[in-house]
Amino acid sequence: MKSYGQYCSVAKALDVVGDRWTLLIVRELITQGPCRYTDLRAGLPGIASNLLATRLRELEAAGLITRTAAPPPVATTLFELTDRGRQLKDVLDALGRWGVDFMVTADGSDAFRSTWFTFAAENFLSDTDPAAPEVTIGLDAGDAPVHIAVGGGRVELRRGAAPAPDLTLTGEPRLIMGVLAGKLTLQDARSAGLSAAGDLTVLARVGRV
Amino acid sequence: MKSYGQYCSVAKALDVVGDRWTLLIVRELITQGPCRYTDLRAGLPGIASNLLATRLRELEAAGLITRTAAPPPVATTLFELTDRGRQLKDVLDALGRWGVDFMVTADGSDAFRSTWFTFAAENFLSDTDPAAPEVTIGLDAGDAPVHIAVGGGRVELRRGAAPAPDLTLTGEPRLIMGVLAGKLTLQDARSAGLSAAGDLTVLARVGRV
DNA sequence: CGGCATCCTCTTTGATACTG
DNA sequence: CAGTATCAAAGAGGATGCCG
Repeated sequence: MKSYGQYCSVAKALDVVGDRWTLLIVRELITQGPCRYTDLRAGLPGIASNLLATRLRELEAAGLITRTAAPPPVATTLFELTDRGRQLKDVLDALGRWGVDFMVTADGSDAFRSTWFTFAAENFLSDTDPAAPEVTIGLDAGDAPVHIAVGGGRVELRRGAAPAPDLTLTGEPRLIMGVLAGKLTLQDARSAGLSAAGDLTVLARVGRV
Repeated sequence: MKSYGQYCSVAKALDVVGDRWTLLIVRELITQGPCRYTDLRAGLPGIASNLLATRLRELEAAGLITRTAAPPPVATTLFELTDRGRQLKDVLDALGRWGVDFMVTADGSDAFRSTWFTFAAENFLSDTDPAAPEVTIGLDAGDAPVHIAVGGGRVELRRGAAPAPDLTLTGEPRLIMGVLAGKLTLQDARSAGLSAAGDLTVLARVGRV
């Protein structure tokens, strides 16, 4: 990217991460951990292959990611965030919180990966009863399952199916999002195709920030 | 901007503010308040005029700014952030904090406006003695003067010269930044051309976050 | 003067195909 | 698997002109 040429910390930050796709690559590496090239492509539907290669080179040159040749049996290149790269989580959190409103009103034509719930869920949900025992809500939106762990005042999205979820929401991403965001009643979501199995009262445990 | 087409709050946010120059326009409106077209151009050196006009239209369509015809004697169009637009301050804060490191190492060829110190100063300085009386540090980097007000646990950058600054730093932006960031000793900065007039002990009042 | 629109060039991105 | 190569399309940058 051409530098803005401005002595301003915001402009300097955007000089490095303001390019198209760059912050979404960081999003993948933050939510997924070290990734292969192929993993990144899968998590970034729409990106052109040459552009991904270019961005990875730029991110490496900027010191935000490292490229390591994993030993057998993996035998592949792994892209991983440096500490400096991981510090961008605060930026993604801020963007994720600001962007939540757009998710509720989005139409159904978007691509979806379950890990993308991370920045929405962790930034606008909160544990309304930190002293109560931890509860988990399993989410299944057709993609790989994830679950939300709520407890100790923290809300965290984790990969994989919950071992013993208190509640499981199955259905389209928009319905799950609508219910979690409190923009959709459970009734409405159910009649639109969402299925909710388990203890429905745990929904009250996650309040909007 | 072409939408990423991803059902992710980060991607949705970037669909709206991910375009080149967009967040810097928001920066100007946050640090300066309502601006005329000409004010924006002055605060965004390097932007093409047609591009600014395009971005302003997009921001208005997205509901982040409003355009109001100011009555005489001003008799001009004023661009102003909506609440939704102002909520982007958190994003700019996060970017500003992340980008501070780049300012210390930047070369001297960048454009500079004193209000650009805002996101650097407010995000990496802190009031180390909240109970002590407020102190102000005047900054004069050749541009319009600004001053940092430190007190009550808060650090704020304000426009204009301080009425009675406890300390005044005059010199190149990088020298002022280096001293505030603690990356440059006052001696080194002075021999590089910085002048510091007043009570030097107030520098200890602003610690790095 | 303030707020653009036009025209032109150059760079970046996108889509797809191909390769060690 | 991890990229290049190629080419078309879109966007950005810069100069200038227009109109109240």
